[in-house]
Amino acid sequence: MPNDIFSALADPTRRRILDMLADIEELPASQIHEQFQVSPQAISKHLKILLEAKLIIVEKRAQQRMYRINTSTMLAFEDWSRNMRQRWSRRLDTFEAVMKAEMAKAATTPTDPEES
Amino acid sequence: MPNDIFSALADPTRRRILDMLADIEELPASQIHEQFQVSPQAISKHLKILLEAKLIIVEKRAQQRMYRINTSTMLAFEDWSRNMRQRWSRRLDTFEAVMKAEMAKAATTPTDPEES
DNA sequence: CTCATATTAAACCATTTTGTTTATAAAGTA
DNA sequence: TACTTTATAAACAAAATGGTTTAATATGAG
Repeated sequence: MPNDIFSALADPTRRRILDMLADIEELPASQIHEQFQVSPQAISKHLKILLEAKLIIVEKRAQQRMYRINTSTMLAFEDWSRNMRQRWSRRLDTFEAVMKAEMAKAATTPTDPEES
Repeated sequence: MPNDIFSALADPTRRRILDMLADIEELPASQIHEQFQVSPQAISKHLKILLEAKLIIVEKRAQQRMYRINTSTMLAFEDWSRNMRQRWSRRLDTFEAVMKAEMAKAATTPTDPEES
C-alpha cells in the first residue's frame, strides 16, 4: 500500500470529503467547499492530494470539476485492514488452540508431583 | 474514528511496526528497533505515538517493555473502511438497479418518436 | 553498591504540512 | 468583447513531524 494513501487519510478535512463522496456520487469542488470553514484554495489543495493518492477521480465539466470516490483504491485500502486483522487473528486462534490443548492435557494428567 | 489513529498510521515506520506485531504476538522495543536504521529513541517515540492512538498496548517486564497489537482498535479501524465501502457500494447498487430498470423499460417500449 | 542493559524524556533542528493571500486560467453569459 | 463563475497555481507563514544528541530512569547482575 502506497504511503500517500495513508498520508491523505491522515487529515480530518480530507476524510470528511471522502465521507461526502461515499454518500453523494459526485460533487463539484465548490459544493464540497460549502461544507468547510477554510478557503476554496485550501479545499482545492486537499482535492489535489486525494487525487494524487488516487482516492478520488475528477471529470471536467464546463468550468466545474466533478469529483467522485475511486472505488478501486478504497477497496485496496479495505483489503489492507482486513489482511492485517487476518494475520493477528489467525495467530491468536493458534494461540487459543494451543492453550486449549494444554488445558485438556492438564485435565487428563492433573497436577502430580510424582509424575515421571 | 479519532484522528490520532489515522495520523499514527500515516508513517511507514509505524506501519512496519504494526506489521511486525500482526505476525509476532509480542516484542520488546529493542527487538523492534533491530529492524530499523533509526535510533532506539526514534523507535521509542513511534511506539509512544502508536500507544497514544491505542493501536498497541505495553506491558512492563523487568527493564523491557513488551509491545503487542491492540486488537479492539484494529477492529474499529477495519470497521471504518468497511463502513465506507458499504456506503458507496450500496449507492452504486441503487444506481445500477435504476439503470437496469431504465434499460428494461427501453426494451419493452423501443425508441418510438410517436410515443405519447 | 556499582555497572550494564533497556528504554524514555528533553532540547534542538530540518523538513513537511496546512492554511492564507495574491495571481492566473478556463468557460459560460450579457 | 467584457464580466462573472469556478477552480487551480505560486509564494509565503505558522505549526506539526521525525530525526538526532544528550540526559535521566529503572531493573537485573556481579
